Amino acid sequence: MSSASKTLDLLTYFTVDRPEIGLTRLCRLADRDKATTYRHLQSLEGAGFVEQNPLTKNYRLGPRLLQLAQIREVTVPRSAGVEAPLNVLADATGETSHVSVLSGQTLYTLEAVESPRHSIRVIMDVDTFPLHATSSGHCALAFGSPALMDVAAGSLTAFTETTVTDPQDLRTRVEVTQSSGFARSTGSFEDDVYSLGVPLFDQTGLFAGAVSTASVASRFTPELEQIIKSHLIIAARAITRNWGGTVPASVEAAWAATLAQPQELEPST
Amino acid sequence: MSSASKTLDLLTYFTVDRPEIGLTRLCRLADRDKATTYRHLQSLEGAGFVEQNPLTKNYRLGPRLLQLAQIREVTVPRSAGVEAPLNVLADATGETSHVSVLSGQTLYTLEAVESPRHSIRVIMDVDTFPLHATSSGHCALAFGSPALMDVAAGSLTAFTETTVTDPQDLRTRVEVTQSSGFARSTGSFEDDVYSLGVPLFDQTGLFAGAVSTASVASRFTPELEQIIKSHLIIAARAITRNWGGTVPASVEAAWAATLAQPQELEPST
DNA sequence: AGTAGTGGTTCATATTGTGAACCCTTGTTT
DNA sequence: AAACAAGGGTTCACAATATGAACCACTACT
Repeated sequence: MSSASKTLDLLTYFTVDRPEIGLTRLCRLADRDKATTYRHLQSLEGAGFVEQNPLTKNYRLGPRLLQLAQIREVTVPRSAGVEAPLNVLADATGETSHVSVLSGQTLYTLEAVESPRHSIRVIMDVDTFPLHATSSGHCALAFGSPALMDVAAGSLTAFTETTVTDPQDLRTRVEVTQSSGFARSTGSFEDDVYSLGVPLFDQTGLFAGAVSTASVASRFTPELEQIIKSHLIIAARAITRNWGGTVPASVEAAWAATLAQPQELEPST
Repeated sequence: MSSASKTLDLLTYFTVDRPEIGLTRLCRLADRDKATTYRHLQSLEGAGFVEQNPLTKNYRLGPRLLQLAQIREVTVPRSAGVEAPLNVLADATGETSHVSVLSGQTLYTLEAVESPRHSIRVIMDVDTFPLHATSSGHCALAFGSPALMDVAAGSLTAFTETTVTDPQDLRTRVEVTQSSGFARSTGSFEDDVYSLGVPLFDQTGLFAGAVSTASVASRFTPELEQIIKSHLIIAARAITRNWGGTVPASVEAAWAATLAQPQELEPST
């Protein structure tokens, strides 16, 4: 491991719960020598990545990060971090995949890719997603601001025969999404389109969008569903990471629990 | 220079005007060997501080910065970066010094410190500053959003006999502040209180607040004014830096020009 | 006065970083 | 199509740099 990597690694120990760390404490956390850690901190401080609280002598993240983050934010569009994972998802599942972002109270399409594997496939031709009728929408309701539920409940347009139009029914389904980590739509927006989606998060730690797949209903077997789910998780982690966020532990746990379920049918060791 | 410092130094070459840099180009910019630079970039990429544009192979700032900046922002209050420079300012000038921050269309006191040097001194007992009558306010008008001028022009309360109450007069004075880099108030808010102020900027690159001194009028000699001005600049640079900003070149130039003026009376080489 | 905690420093040791020269790929010129 | 240039990435002998045990200085508590 290079010295530079070790130096940068020190920054991982600063979190919102532990914003200031003393030299000795950081040594223990990183399991490194004091002299080494001190020199590394000097380098970081010189570059403005950490600064020392003049009172406590503890170290904390420095102002330089604000500058660089600003440049990144202004400079790299959200879509840049979406393309690669979305292609992988479409490739691995063979299904049309897309990412939507929440802006205000609306979910907009950020990017969509179709897999060429099947000649019959779902074409994405919408650019905003109704919250109550799509898997991305359900992700927003389940993991976004509670205020979104009021917005959704206010316009329960029936797109198909299976569209959820009862507020209480919607609430129940959103609860399932919360506890499973996956949103599921079986023809509720367009007939014969089954969709699975998972939430995305950005650097604020809040819900920022969703990634989902849309399959033609006739192809949607339990086996495919398993494959899609596992690849949705991979995509969600990658995109969330690229947006400066981390997948909340509760969501990771929900995913793990959901994916473990089918295996329970097999005899365990 | 440590390897870690050299590695971190690479990040300085990324700006809003130059968001993506190729390996060879970065070598030329940093004047370093290609292999070295490549390894440094690998370290940075491993930590998420840079990422590679998969199409162009150019490097750009990475998502990790967003996370860390978020932690810094949530964790370190603005006031933390103000205390030390403000104490230095009060110490060096012997005058009451304070920092105000712009929130919406209002300037609030963030922190004030009195110098114990003189027994007669200005006590700061306000917590919002009228834009038209204080040096901090003039900084906001000169370097903040143009919309502030409309707000200010809408309530030109006369606090003293010298308070500017004519909109056109105010505009002229703000122009002087813009071109000199310094705001000056001679008893316009409180009688016998002369004040000098300079603008502060944050990571967005916009006006974020002001740092200023308040002197009793009888003490305010041209010599003191020079001393205050030079120390205001030092404080403004330090605070701006700590807020993740940089002093705009135009402001730096204005300061340099203003400070150079008295020397012009001396014969030049 | 003693103890245990902190941040910071030293110096011999050896791990690590370094850069000239290399390869490979792509796109352009002749 | 052959030659060329320019970019990213890699190699390996060499040397600079990082490392950590032991150290100092300071503070707070016993």
